[in-house]
Amino acid sequence: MQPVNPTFSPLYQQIKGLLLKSLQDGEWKPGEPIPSETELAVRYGVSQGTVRKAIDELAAENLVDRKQGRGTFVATHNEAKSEYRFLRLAADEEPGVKPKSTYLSVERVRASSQIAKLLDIKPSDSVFVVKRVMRFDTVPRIFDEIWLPASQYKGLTLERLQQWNSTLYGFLESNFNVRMLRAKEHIKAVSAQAEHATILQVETGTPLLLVERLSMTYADKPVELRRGWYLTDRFSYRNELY
Amino acid sequence: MQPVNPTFSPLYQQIKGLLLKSLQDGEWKPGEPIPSETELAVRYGVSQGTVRKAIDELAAENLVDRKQGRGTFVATHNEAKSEYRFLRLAADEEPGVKPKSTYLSVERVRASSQIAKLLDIKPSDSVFVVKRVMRFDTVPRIFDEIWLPASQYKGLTLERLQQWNSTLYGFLESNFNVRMLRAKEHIKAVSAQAEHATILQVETGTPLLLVERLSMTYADKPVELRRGWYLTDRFSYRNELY
DNA sequence: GAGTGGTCTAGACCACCCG
DNA sequence: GGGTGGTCTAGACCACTCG
Repeated sequence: MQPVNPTFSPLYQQIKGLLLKSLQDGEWKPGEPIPSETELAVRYGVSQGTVRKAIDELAAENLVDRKQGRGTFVATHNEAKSEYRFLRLAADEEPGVKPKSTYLSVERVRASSQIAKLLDIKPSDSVFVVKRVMRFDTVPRIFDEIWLPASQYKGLTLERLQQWNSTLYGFLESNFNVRMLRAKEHIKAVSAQAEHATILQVETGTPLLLVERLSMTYADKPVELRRGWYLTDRFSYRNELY
Repeated sequence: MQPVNPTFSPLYQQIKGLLLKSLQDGEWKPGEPIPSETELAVRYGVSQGTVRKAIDELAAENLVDRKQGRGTFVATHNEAKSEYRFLRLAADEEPGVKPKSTYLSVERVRASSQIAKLLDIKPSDSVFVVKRVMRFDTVPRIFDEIWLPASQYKGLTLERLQQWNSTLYGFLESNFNVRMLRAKEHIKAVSAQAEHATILQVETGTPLLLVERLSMTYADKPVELRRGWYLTDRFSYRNELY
């Protein structure tokens, strides 16, 4: 038998799409609860089990956070649980040590063709370039250079960043309504150049991890590019394979 | 209300446990189908939906492979789909290039205290040390040093490895009935020492990615430790964050 | 056509959280 | 106690694969 309907799409996927749209449109804000499963089932005219399966997938992608007995909440970078969700560097001995960020500068420049291509913007578009250092136990271990398309972050300044006392993604979420949902990283080993050696307080030529990250929001739209130079003596980048 | 049953465990989790046991005991072999959902439902005296949820989790962990219309199969490293499941190095330009392994040596030695600790064996136990090179488009890019607890890989020799023409994990699965299910990696940047520089055909001091991997089988039992030195000019280690 | 996994429903009940 | 998510069931039907 040939498939009866070659463009078949399960109901729960369509519901997931509707939920995604509401999330993207800001109908429910980060940290807030979304309507209950029974309520959504009525709204969309499907059974509760179907809504449930749609939410299951959103929860698996960390877009939403289920709490038994309380409800389902829009995921946010502004809570302890997901504070360092995207940070993979940890101490070999005491993996608990948490970093502190210091913002060095914010510049507004035109995107290079390379950066523009990755961020899917025009080379003539301007971007903010943020530089910062992350220290673990007062030792500088990460130097980040972060490109943010200016059009989405109007009014970003060094002062505002310096006043913020939580994570960058929490800042961007609260101030510019941009939520980082997933990211791709490309990792290489490089030798420390003069600038990075100075900031990380090591000799020129010290091997560093170069982590290039492209972060995306809804619909896989890229909204941040960053290059991070990691000092990996006594620390390492963690990953799990399945 | 206090919880009625403080050690509550869902039925489907218990079913999952039973399925895991059957997998571990080899009741169903890699590549073979497990019984159908309805059959398992009868066997365990639960509904098909409950079996389904258990299998859902096994599938999410890549222990099992669902194929609509055909059945559910025990995952294997010996098929194209999961051939390079654990390999994260890819070319920046043409990510499709696949590697070829050359085995250099197999030695049987006593585990150092450090290696023993990671593999959860006694320092007096012996381990095989396998060395190999992986080439992408004839260029050597990875040098691996692999420790395997001898007790689980009796009869491993260089010749047998050299005759095998697929992946190492496929070899270990087929010949020693050891299946790698998940692994943890710790990644650092280091300078190439003389041995690694020679093998990878670069200058001493070239920055390399050092990837330390601990692989586990059922019940999270460690069954392989490896250190890989990766050459990352024009290639990079890929990762996705959620 | 028979068998398998995949979807959808309706309803019951449980565990958990909060006021 | 009332609401939320989590579990479990039974049954119907759909999409896919294979002989």
